[in-house]
Amino acid sequence: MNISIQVSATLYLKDPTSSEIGLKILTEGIQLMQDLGFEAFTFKKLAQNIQSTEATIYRYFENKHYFLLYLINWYWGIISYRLMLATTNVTDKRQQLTNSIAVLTGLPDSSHPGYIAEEMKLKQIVIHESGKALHTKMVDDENQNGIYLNYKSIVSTVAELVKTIDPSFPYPEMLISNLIENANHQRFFSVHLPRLTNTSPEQDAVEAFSHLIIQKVLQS
Amino acid sequence: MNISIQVSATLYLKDPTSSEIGLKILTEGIQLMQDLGFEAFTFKKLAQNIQSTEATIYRYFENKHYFLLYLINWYWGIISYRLMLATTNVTDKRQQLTNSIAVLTGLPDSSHPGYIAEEMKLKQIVIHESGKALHTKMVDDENQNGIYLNYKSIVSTVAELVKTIDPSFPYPEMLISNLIENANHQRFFSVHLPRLTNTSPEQDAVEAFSHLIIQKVLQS
DNA sequence: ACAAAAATAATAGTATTACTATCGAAATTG
DNA sequence: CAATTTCGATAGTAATACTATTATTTTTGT
Repeated sequence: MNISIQVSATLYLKDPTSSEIGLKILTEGIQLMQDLGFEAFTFKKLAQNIQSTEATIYRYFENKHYFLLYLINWYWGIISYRLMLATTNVTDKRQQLTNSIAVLTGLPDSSHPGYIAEEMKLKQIVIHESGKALHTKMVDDENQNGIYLNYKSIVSTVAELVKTIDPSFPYPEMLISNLIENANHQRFFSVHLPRLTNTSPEQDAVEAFSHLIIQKVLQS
Repeated sequence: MNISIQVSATLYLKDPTSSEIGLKILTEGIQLMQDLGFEAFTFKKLAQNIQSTEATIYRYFENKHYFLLYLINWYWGIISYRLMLATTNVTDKRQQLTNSIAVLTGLPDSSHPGYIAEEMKLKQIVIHESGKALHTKMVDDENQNGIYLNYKSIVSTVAELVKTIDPSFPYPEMLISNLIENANHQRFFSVHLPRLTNTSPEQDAVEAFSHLIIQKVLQS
């Protein structure tokens, strides 16, 4: 199912991919998180959905905050894997960057290599909930525990490409983290506050915007 | 105190600027929201801090979610006012845009015209908590109630400038909302996840990055 | 200056959430 | 097949996010 996507072991008490019920917690949990949003999501409701009990879920995850972190980490693991697929055997650095930007800011679809069934739902969760996972008083501790390594390594890898292509550009990490965050923001705006953006669910322009920025900003 | 900063009346039950205790709710509330973060902030704690009771605060604000929305709306009201100050009597459209980008992405300091004491604290709250206010199942209702008008009007005004300067640029609103959101994100990263950015609290590069993007992306 | 109205403080109470604890039954494993 | 882990069922607790009531203080209109 997971094609060995890595999720940091500090995020769970017991590996949810190691048992039937753990996998049910994940798949039903993703669905419920999407349906209810982080605030209204509770382990009690999830337990009812999988015909189990709160106590069982608490044996896998410390609390719903960690459960959300797990899902987000999983998402970035998938993206990391797709980034790798999109750049291996591509010799031109420019093309590697273009492909990377496509993976980071484009919309996934089932034709992409490495596509995983949960990716779409996880992406929605990342768009709607990742701010709540990150902007917490516990960020620094969690960062210390390696919880953001997947994300940081993605930014770092693509920023290195930027540095190779245009060593004079002074803000490579800022550029990449901006494009990643922007993609999620704009897709949220496109649905809920369309006046703030020029993309729509029908005519998605996020990837095109991102390529334009890269093209205008980097000298090759 | 407020220099007539407008905050949407749908955000409060009773205008907190209309009484002593209302003003105390605001000033102490800002402080407590900053100190505790949205999750740990409660009306009970705020009531203790101002030597009053929960019930009194509930007469001013429906709940802490609306209280946060009020603070964020207030912040954008201040920015709106500073935007106006930064562009009136400036004839050159390019210069108007540059000044606007400075207001939107730069750091406020007490020497700026229109500086308000609470601005710095409010900015910190916007950086840390605005995602939690926005990414909610109630966004659409709140948007209907005009709660994001301040923010939308800022993006719209500056996007109009972009359109005047470069009518061929296809994503004016996306560009501006991106630069605004990015400024807050990068400042959060600079403190908590410095590997994701190229700005730091000591050497703030957010405004410079924003000017660079504008300069490279728009043809004049 | 004073009666009427509004605002506040003090207190109590409720439903829900986010857990923790216990314990017997079922499943797994060595 | 005995030992261990896992799970389900149930109970319980502290905190949160409110709502309700009432007595007291403050404000306001005249």
